[in-house]
Amino acid sequence: MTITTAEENYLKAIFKIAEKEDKAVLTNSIAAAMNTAAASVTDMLKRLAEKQLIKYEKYRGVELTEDGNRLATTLIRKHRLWEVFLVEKLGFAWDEVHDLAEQLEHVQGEPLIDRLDNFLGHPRFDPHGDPIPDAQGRWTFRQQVRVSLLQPGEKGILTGVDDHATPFLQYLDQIGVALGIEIQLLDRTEYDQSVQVRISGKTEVTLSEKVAQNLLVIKG
Amino acid sequence: MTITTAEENYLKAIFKIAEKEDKAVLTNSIAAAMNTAAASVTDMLKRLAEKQLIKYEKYRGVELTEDGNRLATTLIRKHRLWEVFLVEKLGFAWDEVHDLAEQLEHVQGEPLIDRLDNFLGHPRFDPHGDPIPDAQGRWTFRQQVRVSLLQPGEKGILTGVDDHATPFLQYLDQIGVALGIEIQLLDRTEYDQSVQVRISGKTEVTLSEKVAQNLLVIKG
DNA sequence: AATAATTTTTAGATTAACCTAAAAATTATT
DNA sequence: AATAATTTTTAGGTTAATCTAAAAATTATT
Repeated sequence: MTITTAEENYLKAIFKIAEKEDKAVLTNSIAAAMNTAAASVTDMLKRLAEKQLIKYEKYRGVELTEDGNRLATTLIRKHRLWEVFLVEKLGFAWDEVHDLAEQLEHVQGEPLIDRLDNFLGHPRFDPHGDPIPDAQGRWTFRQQVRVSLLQPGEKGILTGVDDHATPFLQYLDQIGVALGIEIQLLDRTEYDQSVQVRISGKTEVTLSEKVAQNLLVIKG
Repeated sequence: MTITTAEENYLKAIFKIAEKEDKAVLTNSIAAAMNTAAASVTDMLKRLAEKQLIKYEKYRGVELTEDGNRLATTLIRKHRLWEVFLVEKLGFAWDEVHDLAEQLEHVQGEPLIDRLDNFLGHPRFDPHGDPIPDAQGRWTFRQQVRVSLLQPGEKGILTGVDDHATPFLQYLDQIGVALGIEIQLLDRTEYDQSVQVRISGKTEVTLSEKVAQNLLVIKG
């Protein structure tokens, strides 16, 4: 059985939606995530159900089967490994790699991804701090907290960002925020929930609530 | 204007056929090269002509336009750079990389290929000794001769192989023949045109005419 | 509970890339 | 030159992946 690029993309979208919400994944959520008409999604869901990659009940939404889950996990593994390659080896910035990885993840061949993983030194996180499942599909979990939830005085090491959009990442570059730096919360303004933080023990900046919610740190 | 993967593959096939024969490239040659029905080729030729990538005259064959030539050259550049990456960086054998490169060559993004080229140190030849056009589409030419045409006593450095098929390449591995080694022609058997050669100044082996024709050396 | 609003599916089309079979054009052979 | 053989094109279909518009099912609201 062959799985097409389009099918892979649907599986990945379903996986990612299911990750957030724990109910069945609805047609419209998928349509929104994929920028397609709901009718196209219904079409595809039938095909994926046919191939036993999802459990699909009309009007009730879908769930990945074990096979579907495995495929989606592998796809995410490939995507994130390619992102590491693009940043670490080719020198791309972290806001430039998404679209390329989106293409590279569909290149077929087990040995390729295993060798790439090896070449990169089995990285466990991608350039945005997202975990990379290993060859057996196992995830590495970390105890991360949003900067927006720190108490004044508390600090942590930046280990992830929730928003991967270019403008956000470039803004972080501009204010000197990158993975691995220390962020200490100095104060919170009650009115708009913006926070004052100290970066790397040096610069002090104010972050809007929206920005602070998108920064993930490991406390301590 | 978007160029699809299928279109790219046709352009590449046309380029490669035109390289060998200097007449117009005929529908059936393309069909043979691509393993498709002649009717499918005609279909595609119309589309490529529409997009000004080929000059097409019914029943008369085709020729690449400047745009078509540029696209085909870039595709070959991408293919061969990826092959270098797979062999040099990921440790694949030279007979394992074709299919992967065939997929990787279709990943879109100028910066990607330029950075890859840079990462690899601007290689001018791929793992089979084929030249890699530079970013401006310029080729490196070499004065190569087939081992089958050497005179007894003459020697050369192996710089290329004409057949890229796995069985041939694995046979070469087995008898210790790799790019860069020295090959000296000792004797030729008139009956079947097989040749006795000395490899790296050490081993002596007999090569069939077919094998000798597929080995390219620079004399001296 | 009936009706309104929303979501999802079905119906019917479109496009790219393929196919087979038949027709047309070109090339080779008597 | 006429006919035979070959090559190429046209005609008509198929499949995956998309679409819009209409119908059906579900959910929310009076």
